Amino acid sequence: MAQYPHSDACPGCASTPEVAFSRHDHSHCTDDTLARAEALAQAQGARLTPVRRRVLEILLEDHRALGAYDVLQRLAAEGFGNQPPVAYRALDFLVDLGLAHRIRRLNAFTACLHPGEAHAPAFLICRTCNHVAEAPATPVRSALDAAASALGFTIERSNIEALGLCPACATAEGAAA
Amino acid sequence: MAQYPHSDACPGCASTPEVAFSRHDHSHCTDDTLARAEALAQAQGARLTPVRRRVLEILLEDHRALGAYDVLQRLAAEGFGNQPPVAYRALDFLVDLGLAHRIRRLNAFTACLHPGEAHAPAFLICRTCNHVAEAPATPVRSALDAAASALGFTIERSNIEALGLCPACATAEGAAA
DNA sequence: CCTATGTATGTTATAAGATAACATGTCAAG
DNA sequence: CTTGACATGTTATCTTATAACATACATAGG
Repeated sequence: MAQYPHSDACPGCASTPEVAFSRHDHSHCTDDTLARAEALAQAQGARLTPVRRRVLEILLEDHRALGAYDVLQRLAAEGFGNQPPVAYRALDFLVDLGLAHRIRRLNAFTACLHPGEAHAPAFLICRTCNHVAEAPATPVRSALDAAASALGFTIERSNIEALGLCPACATAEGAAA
Repeated sequence: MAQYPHSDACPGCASTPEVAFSRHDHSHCTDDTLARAEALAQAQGARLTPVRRRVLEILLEDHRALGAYDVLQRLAAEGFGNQPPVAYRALDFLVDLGLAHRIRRLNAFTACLHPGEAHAPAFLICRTCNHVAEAPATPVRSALDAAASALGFTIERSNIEALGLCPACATAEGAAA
């Protein structure tokens, strides 16, 4: 199972990213991540307030990315503020703490499944079921660093995203054709 | 000079991506690329109409990315239509033909400097001078493919973008500090 | 020559994503 | 119990992107 270079402090399903594309005990993903989020926030002197925690829970509901306005709608329905900044502020907070990631290709946000670990993930987005997996990207990242430093360029932040077909949807599409 | 795996059919400065970050005879970049664009469009049975050609010229003016509305403003000033679809249609056309790239991190577009060659480029964006370089990304791309196929995922399109400091701006910043 | 057809452009309207700026509330240290 | 830092609420606006329909334009077939 541990076929990827990945910390073993990594909770639940996080060490097996293919889980995003298949059935699994999803409570692992949520419970462990929420617990780590609390710890991480405390360690940083930041407060995981009700809105922020709730947004993280919403993002954790499944392995998809949600737009800020989707999140906002949920929040509003639950009695939180119903103006865009409410959602954006919570999302930005989570992204800053490394508890969520922004998927630029989708203008959307997804929960991070292994917060606290230094990682520059690559995202695999299935164009059919919309699931998003955080793939182990250490080799990708080094290749990118190499390409950049060959040009004298210093990378500070990067986003690596791929759109395609997850195993399940590829099978389904093959069957249909 | 030819230190990157790169076709030698590649025009002018395109084979030396670091040019984006330094002084150079920029007419190479524009003239050669425009010529190739014409050829490529013809080969595909597509028409490089005045608006489309002009948009490409505008993108080629320097190694930056321009937002659709920036392009639109230029077009409007020159007597073309002044509504968003005018710009978006031309930009989409160029992207589809591989004559331009969309930089998602910036919600902007940049001219492709080696159209016609199969390539899945990585973009290096300087956060200070806003120049964008198209880095040779073959190794990055293979690493990403490997990570994806380990999960059974099939990549169809991908975007690899990095934000940071180009050599010139890094020097300047070092001096200032 | 001309007219039918596909493609390109123009234009109106609106959807979708994001942020600036200011007012109000809350919590915990002094 | 008050002050200061941080969090939330709210208004307004800005930026980015697309849907839908109308008009023009080129060109291959009659």
